Amino acid sequence: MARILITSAIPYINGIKHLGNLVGSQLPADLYARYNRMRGNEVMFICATDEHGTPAELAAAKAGKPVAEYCAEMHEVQSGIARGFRLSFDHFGRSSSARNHALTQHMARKLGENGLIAEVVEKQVFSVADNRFLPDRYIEGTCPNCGYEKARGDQCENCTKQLDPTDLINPRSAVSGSTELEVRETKHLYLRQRTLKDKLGAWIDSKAGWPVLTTSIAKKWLNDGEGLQDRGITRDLAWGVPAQFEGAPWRGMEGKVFYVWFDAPIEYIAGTAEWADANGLDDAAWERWWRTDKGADDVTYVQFMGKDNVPFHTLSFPATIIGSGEPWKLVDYIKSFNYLNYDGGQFSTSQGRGVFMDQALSILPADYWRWWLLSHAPENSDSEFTWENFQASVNKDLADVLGNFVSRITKFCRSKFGEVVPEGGIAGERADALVAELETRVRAYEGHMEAMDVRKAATELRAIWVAGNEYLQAAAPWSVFKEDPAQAAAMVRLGLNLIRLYAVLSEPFIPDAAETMLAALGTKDRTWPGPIAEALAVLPAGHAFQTPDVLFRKIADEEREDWQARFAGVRS
RNA sequence: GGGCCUGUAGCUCAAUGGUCAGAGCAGGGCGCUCAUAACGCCUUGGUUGGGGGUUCGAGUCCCUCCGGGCCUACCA
Repeated sequence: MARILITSAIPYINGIKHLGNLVGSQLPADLYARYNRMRGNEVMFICATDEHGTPAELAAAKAGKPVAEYCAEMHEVQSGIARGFRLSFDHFGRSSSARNHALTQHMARKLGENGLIAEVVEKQVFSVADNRFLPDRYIEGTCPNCGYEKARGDQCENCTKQLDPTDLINPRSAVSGSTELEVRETKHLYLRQRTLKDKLGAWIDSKAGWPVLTTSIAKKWLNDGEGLQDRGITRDLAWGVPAQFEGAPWRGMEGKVFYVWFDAPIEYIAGTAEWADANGLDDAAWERWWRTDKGADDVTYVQFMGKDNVPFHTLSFPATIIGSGEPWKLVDYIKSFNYLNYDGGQFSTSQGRGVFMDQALSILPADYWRWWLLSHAPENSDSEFTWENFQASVNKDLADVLGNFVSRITKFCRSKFGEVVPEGGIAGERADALVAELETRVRAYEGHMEAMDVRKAATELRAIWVAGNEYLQAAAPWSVFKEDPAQAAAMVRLGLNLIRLYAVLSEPFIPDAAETMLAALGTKDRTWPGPIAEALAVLPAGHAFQTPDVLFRKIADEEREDWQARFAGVRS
């Protein structure tokens, strides 16, 4: 039994995520976690909310709440939505947890002791009215290049020129609009990533099987221009992990916190510790996932994320791990995703464009979304959500191919034999051909799931569903029944067992439907199929079942048009 | 500006340099009647973005041009 550690990039606390965020990290991670559990592997699946940073402080202020309270509330909201999508985290933690505070400070101290932290005094823009230092993007002004009046301090959105905040004409705070800005000196801690460049490069080079998207981004950052740069890991904020603490090998950092991209990945580890705490377990329980000196040497660690997160996971976080000098588990495989676009443009959290997770669940159950998103996952390039495509895929794949298959078998059986697996007869040669086909397809499906080829796995799963309809059509038990009821019984018995097999195979994609199918069949047998002939003999003659309701309803044209109109604008 | 990804049927996507470039959906025809007006079978549809090159052989490798997208270190 393999041990698989899975983490999804942790969603930022500020607001509800859209479907593009979901399909880029949490959902495929869940697919992989569910698959491995079904295969009998020991899985630890960790996610969390990323709670620190300027946007959280500002959002809390806007909501008129203390930031801790705001984050606690938003964590509950995101947690509820995650449950709604059936994201099967073993723990959904918080980067603001006591565990993460302690571990982040521990890592920083180790890095300091190993000479990998530099103290740097730099100049930053301070807003007197806001009483805070402003990140570059929170400074607005007129672009010196093109004259655009709402250019940001990091880049002009209009002419795309890279800017420095001091380049802006008539700079003002994007938070308050105040023009009372000063350049002040402030001291920060830098992670000396340059020192680790060769080690990181060798480590990346050893990962030949990683997606091109992952390694190309990593190598660009490693080698472009002057190569990997040292990185500031602290900020002048109140909300976060304090950078000055007992045992810290530096002084004068009071009132400063670690930057989110230092503490957020550490939350993967801290989140596992939170899991142990929540389950009344000791430290050994989580350390066996993360410490190679305490049992984690046989763990396979896989991370899921959108492409924007790749630099932090290929370089910054590994720099922290390696630089600590302690035997923490490094990631074995990074599965990264491109972006999902929405109807001709980008999903946008800041502009409220697209479909957000809570809205999606208010329209249709999780399985509909899970199936579409996963079967269209942006693995090789950006992909696009359109309502027409969504409607067509859901109706055809889920309602017609799978749902109707379940329906036709169970209803035919009920009318001819009653709600019980019928006995007698031999299914015949067509059944043998079906078994042979499924043998090939199921093994291919396993291969795709293990390789995390999400689209290919979905395509194969659909073909497995289709095979059932093909068999049924060719075998035609409704005709056979007239002359040879016993053979028809054998065919139906096979069909009912196919439903169970489909439930098991489909569980990672559509867990609720899988549950409904198994419940209707009156079985709890979720055994992953070995030889297909055996898997299709699990439900014995005489086993009672109940004909289920419609498994997936179809999306009507009017509904689609209604949703299309409703989500055409921006979220209010 | 630099880097990376991408362009294949009306749509969404496949194809270790090697049969005639394949699937699903949509379209057309036929069959079936168990089923959610479903299912199955057959079928139409391509100058693989343009141009050049390497090769016995190029969707695949190289060059170039055109289009789309992302990243570019203080959004997270």
